[in-house]
Amino acid sequence: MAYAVCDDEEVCRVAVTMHDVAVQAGVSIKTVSNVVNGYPHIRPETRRRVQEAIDDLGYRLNTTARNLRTRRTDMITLAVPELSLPYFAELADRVIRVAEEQGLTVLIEQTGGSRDREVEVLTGKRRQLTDGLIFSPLELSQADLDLFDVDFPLVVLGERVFDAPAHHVTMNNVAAARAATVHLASLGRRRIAVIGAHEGEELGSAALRTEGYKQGLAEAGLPFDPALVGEAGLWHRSTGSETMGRMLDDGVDVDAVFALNDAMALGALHALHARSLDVPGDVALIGFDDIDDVRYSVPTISSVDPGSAQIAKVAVDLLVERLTAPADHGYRRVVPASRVVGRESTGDVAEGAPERVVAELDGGVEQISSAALGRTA
Amino acid sequence: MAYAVCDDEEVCRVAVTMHDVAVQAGVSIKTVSNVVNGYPHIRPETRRRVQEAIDDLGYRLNTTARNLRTRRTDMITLAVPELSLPYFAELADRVIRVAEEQGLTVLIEQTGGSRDREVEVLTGKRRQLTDGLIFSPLELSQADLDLFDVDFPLVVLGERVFDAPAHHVTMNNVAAARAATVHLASLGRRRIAVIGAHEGEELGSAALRTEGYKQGLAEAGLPFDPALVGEAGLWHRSTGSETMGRMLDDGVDVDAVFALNDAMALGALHALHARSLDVPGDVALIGFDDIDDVRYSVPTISSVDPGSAQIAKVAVDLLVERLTAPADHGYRRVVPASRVVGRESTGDVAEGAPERVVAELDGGVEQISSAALGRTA
DNA sequence: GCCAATGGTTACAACGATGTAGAGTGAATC
DNA sequence: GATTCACTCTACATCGTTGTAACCATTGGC
Repeated sequence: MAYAVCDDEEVCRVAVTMHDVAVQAGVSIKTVSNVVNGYPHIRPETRRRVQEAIDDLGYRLNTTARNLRTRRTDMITLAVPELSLPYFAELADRVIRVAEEQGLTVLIEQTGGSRDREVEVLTGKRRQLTDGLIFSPLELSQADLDLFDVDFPLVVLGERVFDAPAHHVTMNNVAAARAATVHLASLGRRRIAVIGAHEGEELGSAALRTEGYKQGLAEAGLPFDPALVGEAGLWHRSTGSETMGRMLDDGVDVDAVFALNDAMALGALHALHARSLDVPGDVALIGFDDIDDVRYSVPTISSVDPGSAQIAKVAVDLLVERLTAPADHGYRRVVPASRVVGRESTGDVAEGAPERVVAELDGGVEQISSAALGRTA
Repeated sequence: MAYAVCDDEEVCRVAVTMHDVAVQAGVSIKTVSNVVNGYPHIRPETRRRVQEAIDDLGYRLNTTARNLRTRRTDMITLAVPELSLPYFAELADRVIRVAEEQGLTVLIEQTGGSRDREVEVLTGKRRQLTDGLIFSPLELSQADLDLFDVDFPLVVLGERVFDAPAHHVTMNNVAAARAATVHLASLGRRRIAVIGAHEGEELGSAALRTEGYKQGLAEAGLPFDPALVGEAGLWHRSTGSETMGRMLDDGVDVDAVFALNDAMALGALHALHARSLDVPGDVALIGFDDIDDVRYSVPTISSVDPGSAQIAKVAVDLLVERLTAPADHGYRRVVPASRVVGRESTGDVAEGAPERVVAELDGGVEQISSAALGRTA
């Protein structure tokens, strides 16, 4: 793309520079720089003159030049699959706010569930636009671990990749999923379906939460029935609806559903409703993520709050730590505390009543040395 | 924020520069630059040597340096109120995708409904990080028109500010709201409430859509009843729920609701459900924006699709036009075609059936000269 | 009354790329 | 055989900052 050329000197006077300010104020360029950057040792009189010149000329610091000189941009990247998934939209919202408080600007990359784009986030052109990266991979996995051995500050989110040489913010997936499942069982449900499983996967939210589901069944003394496992690659409303619908249309006997994320729970609710099944009367429903939607759906949907607010905060904090401190403390894995929140879809609250916390799980911080990786806290 | 200093020459070798590549390849820096930038007149042999050196050294072009030199960043800003509002999350998603196709990177600014932050978007430090701005203001209004007289490429979205010296992408607000209201009336509804009005406002989505609502009532021969107008400042699920709830608790007789956006429609649905009112049995409901949510809610919610996909595409295209061409074509106001989409919440489709378009409205393009501003097309 | 420490300021050289102008080639043109 | 032109490449200045080192006052300590 070629931009237009401007030839009117008067109109297109590119920009006021420090040089212009310096001349006007009768000082050196560096003094202007010092004023702009809040260097303390400046005579008040000088400062005033410079400030006046700045205001007069409408001078604005050229960020690009500063970035070049200082080798920093004060920007960080947040790479997520898709903003149209509410969980990631909320995450992005939070990360932007937290980063802002630290004086950082956030650049968002959408990887759209494409492996190539995820690789590009780690290695591509845009990488160097920012000082660091908060990365929530979806396609990359443990097999790509070496890709994560990068030379810039990196914080990994999610459960696709463990033990990368980077800080990691993750969730209590197995335990929380187990708690959610046990909760459904405690309501007397016996045929608990799971939606969003990924056959054959060993890591990743799907695998871990499915594992928690199985543990939950075991704990409740319920048998595991493969017919109750609904596969869904992408975790959208649409796939949740389709998977749920397929299962119901296949005549599978179901009295509860654990959707591995809330978007699918919303889709499943839709599919149940389309088949005139009552929630929670006929089928109890619980999701995962605790996005804002589930507080307003009809009925409201119970969910696992994995500590989303914490995740954003911690991710930024860890990245800032890497940005400011040498990489000397090894790496940490942080797991926020999570909760199972009961709402109408599990009959935990009366219609129209607010939510109720039905289970709580501690979080923790684990120091990762390159060798053994025992869970602490 | 001060970053860590690195003193290990070996490890922290800052970066390979064109100079290093040039030396290795035995050519001048400029030739390396030419190769990198695809300049055609280079001997194949030279190109090969340079490319080899690039690969050998793992050279990466320094974007910041290039930006400084070329005075461009190939980035654009998208400023929206909040990403956690699904409409804006979807908009951001689309804008990012479209921009990408044009080789542009998008920086998202959240203004969070704060006037100061909106002013900052137009004038603040970050402004110059990008080549242009797509701005969806919420607080700034016609009174701030002079703020929009800026010297960078700008595309304005929404209905807060008209006639700014910039391209404008907006919606068929009045006509679409009118159509939505008329549609509710055509279903036999007589007590049609509106949710999300802004008392005293003359421009803005709220005012325009409320105006359309009134016109719709008039067209249907229904009286306007102030008791049926629900105020709601921010258009969130929560405010929609509260406003709807208040109206019902006040005993207002309602048999249909026009929520001025879908988030509030979802909230209203929640409030109706909490009071055991059936949708559409007792109350018909229609929203505005046609976000993905309303296709999966229970029941599915009818809505006005203002041409969201188009909006993103057109906004980017118009900005690119300003980026590449001199500002010589005056300004245009583009209004995508919009539709009223009927779903379960208005009884337009049977339970479980997909959607049905119940009204269509043409869009159009209007050339804005600085003088008169008559609507064309 | 000399020396050190501090305060206030400046000159100069980077940061890593690209635009411009022009120097060499060699082939085509007259 | 001189002139033109297209191709290939280079030298140098420049984009607008900030880091470094050094300079010239003052000030205070002894």
